[in-house]
Amino acid sequence: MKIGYPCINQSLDCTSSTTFRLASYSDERVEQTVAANLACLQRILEYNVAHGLLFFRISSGIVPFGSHPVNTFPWQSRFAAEFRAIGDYIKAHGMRVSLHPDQFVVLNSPSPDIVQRSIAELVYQGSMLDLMGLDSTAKLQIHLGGLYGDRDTAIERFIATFHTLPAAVQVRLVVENDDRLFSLQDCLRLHAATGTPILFDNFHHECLNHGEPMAEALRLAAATWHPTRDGVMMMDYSSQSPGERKGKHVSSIQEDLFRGFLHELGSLDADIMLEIKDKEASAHRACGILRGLSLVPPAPAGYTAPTFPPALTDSSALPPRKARTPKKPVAER
DNA sequence: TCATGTCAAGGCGTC
DNA sequence: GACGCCTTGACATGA
Repeated sequence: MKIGYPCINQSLDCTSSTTFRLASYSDERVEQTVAANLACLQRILEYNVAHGLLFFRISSGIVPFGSHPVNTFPWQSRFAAEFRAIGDYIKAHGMRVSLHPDQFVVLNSPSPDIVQRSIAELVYQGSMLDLMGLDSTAKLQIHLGGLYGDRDTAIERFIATFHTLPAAVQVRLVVENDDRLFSLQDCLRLHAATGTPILFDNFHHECLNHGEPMAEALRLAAATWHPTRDGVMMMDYSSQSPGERKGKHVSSIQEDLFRGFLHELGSLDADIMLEIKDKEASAHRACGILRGLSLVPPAPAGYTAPTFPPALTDSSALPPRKARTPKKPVAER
């Protein structure tokens, strides 16, 4: 079992997703930005190894406009050695990585243009994993897409598009149950038609389900992962932020809830991505809980637990945000 | 230097 | 049909 967090490390003074506006595009700027992003990614991975955090979601912004026609810079060849070195580091330390294209990737859109752009984005993100030399257990995580008023047709359109994807993308693709539109049951239908594993999100399942108890849902999702092709089941973990709208992720891990979740998980193995606002701070605490249960290896030699501010369990504990002037209506802009 | 507006990309819900 | 929201950091710009 590996514990991870997505994209951003708040303890380091760098980011692996520096980008820029389309209007200021230049090949030189792409080259400088990718170099800086990859250097930061390497630092984050080294931090993670040093702290026993062996699961990480790589930012999809490593290459600015990676799938946009404006980007004609040959970043694949220019940075081949850097990608390979990062992949070697990941493999040497037994890490697991994933990527999560954002909401603009919609494979079941009725618009052919949107579908083509979505495929281009998946090809771009998958090619980074290919350049790293990582096998098909490194995944591309997406949602099923839009509903468009007809669930059956929406799912069928996804299945039809899936069969047109490059094989290199197909083997990396995993589909996550979401919190509003497509439940675990919808993802199971998709799996039956495509073989795509289900990336189970416990919090989304709490928001949208058909009455399946958590333990049963976990077993259904785990059964969609092929042991050699896909590896250990990946999943997202989060919980409801107290006092906030339904579906809002919590700011910092609630340890009692996490222990309860591990009880539901039982003997199932899973690599768990914490979708929690304070990133590696919660990941450290989750690892501490797992070590107490002997579910993860002991901390590396020389490891000292970082100190973080007290857990923020509700928004009232957050520092007050500076008031911003309300947006003007579009007509006045 | 600081504050604020805005950013490639989609879709749902509300009014 | 228009708009706000999702989620979020940080780039870009103007004061």
